[in-house]
Amino acid sequence: MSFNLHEGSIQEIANGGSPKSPVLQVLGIKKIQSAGAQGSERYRLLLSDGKHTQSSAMLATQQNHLVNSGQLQNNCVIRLEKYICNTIQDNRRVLIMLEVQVLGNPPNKIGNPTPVNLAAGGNAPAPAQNGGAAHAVSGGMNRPGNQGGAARPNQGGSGASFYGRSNVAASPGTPGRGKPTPIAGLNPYQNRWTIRARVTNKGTIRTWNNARGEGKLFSMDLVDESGEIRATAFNDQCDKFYDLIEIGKVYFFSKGGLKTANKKFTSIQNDYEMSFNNDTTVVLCEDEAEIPTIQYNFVPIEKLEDMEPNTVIDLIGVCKSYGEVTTIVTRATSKELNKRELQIVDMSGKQVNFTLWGAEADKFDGSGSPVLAVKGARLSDFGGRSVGSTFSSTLMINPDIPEAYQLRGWYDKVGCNAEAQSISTGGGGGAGRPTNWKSFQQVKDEGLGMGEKPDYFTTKGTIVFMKKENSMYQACPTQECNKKVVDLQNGFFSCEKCSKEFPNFKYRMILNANVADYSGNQWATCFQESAETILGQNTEYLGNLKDQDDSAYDQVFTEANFKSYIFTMRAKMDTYNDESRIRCSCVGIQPVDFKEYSKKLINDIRQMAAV
DNA sequence: CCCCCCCC
Repeated sequence: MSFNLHEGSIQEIANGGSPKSPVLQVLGIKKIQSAGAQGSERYRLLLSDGKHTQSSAMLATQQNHLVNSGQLQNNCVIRLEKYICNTIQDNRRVLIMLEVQVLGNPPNKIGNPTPVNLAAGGNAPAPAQNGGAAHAVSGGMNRPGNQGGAARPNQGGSGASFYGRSNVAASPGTPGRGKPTPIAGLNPYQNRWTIRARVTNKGTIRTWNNARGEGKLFSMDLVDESGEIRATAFNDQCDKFYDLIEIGKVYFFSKGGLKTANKKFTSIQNDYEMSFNNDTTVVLCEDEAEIPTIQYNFVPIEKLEDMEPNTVIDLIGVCKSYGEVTTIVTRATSKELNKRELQIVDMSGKQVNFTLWGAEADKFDGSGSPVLAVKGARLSDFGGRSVGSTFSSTLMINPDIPEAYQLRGWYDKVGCNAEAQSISTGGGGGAGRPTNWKSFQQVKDEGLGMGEKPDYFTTKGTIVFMKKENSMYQACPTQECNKKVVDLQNGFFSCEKCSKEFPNFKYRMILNANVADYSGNQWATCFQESAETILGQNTEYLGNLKDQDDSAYDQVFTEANFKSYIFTMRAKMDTYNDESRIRCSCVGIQPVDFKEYSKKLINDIRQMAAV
């Protein structure tokens, strides 16, 4: 197979032209890793048209997968379907490869290309003031036909309305005059530029007050065909632009500071971040169909296990199950905060716990197993690995993207019937789905609870006996304190912990129950909530019953016996009178969901059959 | 110039 490279196209591009879909050969691929930042890799390519080479070609980050997957390698012949040419200082032109089709991989270099000579053309235009003589990107206001390689309709500032400074329309580099610079071409060494970008996320206004001063700000994520960037408006700019900027809309952004991005806080694929300054203008662009929406770099759930905790990632998966909203109190500010735990699965067959916070937790509806896509989620090492949304995450339910449709199809056919393997262990117990299934015999055989830290396991068990005596105690009536009180026999009860005497007490439960599963049985300590579940009554009612109607109280225990539940237990070694044994306390108890449990059993059988 | 990201 032979390839016809489009000889002369590289010179044409160097001269400011935009040949349509040039066929070129890749003679080199160099990975540029910036500032130790993870996930911000970029590839610089050496391109040849058989006659000339062009060394300053950058692959748009959305195309990185072509290199990472091995599809695009040295000597590959490609068709450059979409590209942008951006002039930087010294008239040097940087080619950004937006869309690449790999045509084949011949064994050798074709022809004897030499580096393209910028001066040789003699007719290289002076760089446009906005730094982007980007024929390929825009027909521009003064260029009715789109002769560029990138097949995009005319756009420019049609229908644009102006915000920001009143003289904005007259200043250079605005939509009326220039052509947008691609986001991928932004750098700190140029300050006269205009980008045309969609706002894919916008944060709330936050204030800060630290050693370096105080102020307020809001941040946003911007996307165009070439890439994405995070931008922040501080103080005056914060006030000026906050209301004007709307998520989903496209704007021309002109001028602003660029500094190295700190990847610790974002999954945005750009080495730089933009901050608005006094010269920044923002102009709405109503002709926006060609500007892409949010860009993702999804990490499969199985890969999360190998990643560093606290990395900011993009995650997509099906919400297989979800918990109720619960309230926690933050340690730092003692504020109440709602949260909700979701179990997310993907086609890697793995599952991870995902935490939603605040309003996102309140309004989440997990019915129908929706696909959840999150940009900028934070990986945590809690319970092995888990993921949570942050202040700057973008959450999408059933987004209109191919990955979501693929997941939907997979889940409805396969995923819904399979038991996914969770990379998040129960950790605190009842929170997540039970995953570490162990029979009581396995607990013994495998020595669970023998280590420094307790082990958690889940089994389906049946209550076979309960110690009725001492299952209730008189506790301090204070809300937070559950300490056992001493009956002073004078109508008062003394709490050691609170150093106080009370005229009353509240009942609390510690129920010792013997639980049997198919392999054996085990004594387990069941505290308040799990004891209430087992006995089917609340503690206050039971306490009164115990005091007033002993036979009715007995009856509650009789009826509670021989009922089955899914128990999550905490196992820990305990030494008493020189005798060591495993103690179990119940940290989670759920009714048996027979459909769900059957799935687990079927899966177990499959695994046995496979051996 | 922020960067808080919570709880088990």
